[in-house]
Amino acid sequence: MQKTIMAVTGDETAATGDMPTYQIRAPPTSLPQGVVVAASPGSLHSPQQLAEEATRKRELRLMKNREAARECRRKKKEYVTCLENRVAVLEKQNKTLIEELKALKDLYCHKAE
DNA sequence: AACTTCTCTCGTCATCGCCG
DNA sequence: CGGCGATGACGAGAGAAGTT
Repeated sequence: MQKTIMAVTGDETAATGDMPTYQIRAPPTSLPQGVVVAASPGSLHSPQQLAEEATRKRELRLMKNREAARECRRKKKEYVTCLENRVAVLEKQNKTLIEELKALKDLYCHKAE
């Protein structure tokens, strides 16, 4: 299993405040850079050529899945961040409502006396 | 300082569901 | 039904944090 040297990407996703499109399918993307387009399959004959083609297909699949996994993780992170923001907002709202209720109760009690 | 443990990130595989 | 993208699960590597 090969390990490539990878730069630390950091978290480039900022919370948007809105709920993200976590489940929405991304539009088809163009091929990532570095991908070599194969010769047409019809032009392949020898076992070696077939093996090379199989290897190329596997590498292409791995590359695409690598990208897909990155995108999937990015979206998931964004989704979680948005949920956390929402929790914060709702907690604040809840606190305000509790204060308001308390104030109204006090007012009502003093009137009753 | 050397080590262990924890945490994060990544790539890969297996699987699922959708689309043509 | 086959191909393909999305995603959960898993293991590996790197760096941070804790321990001796």
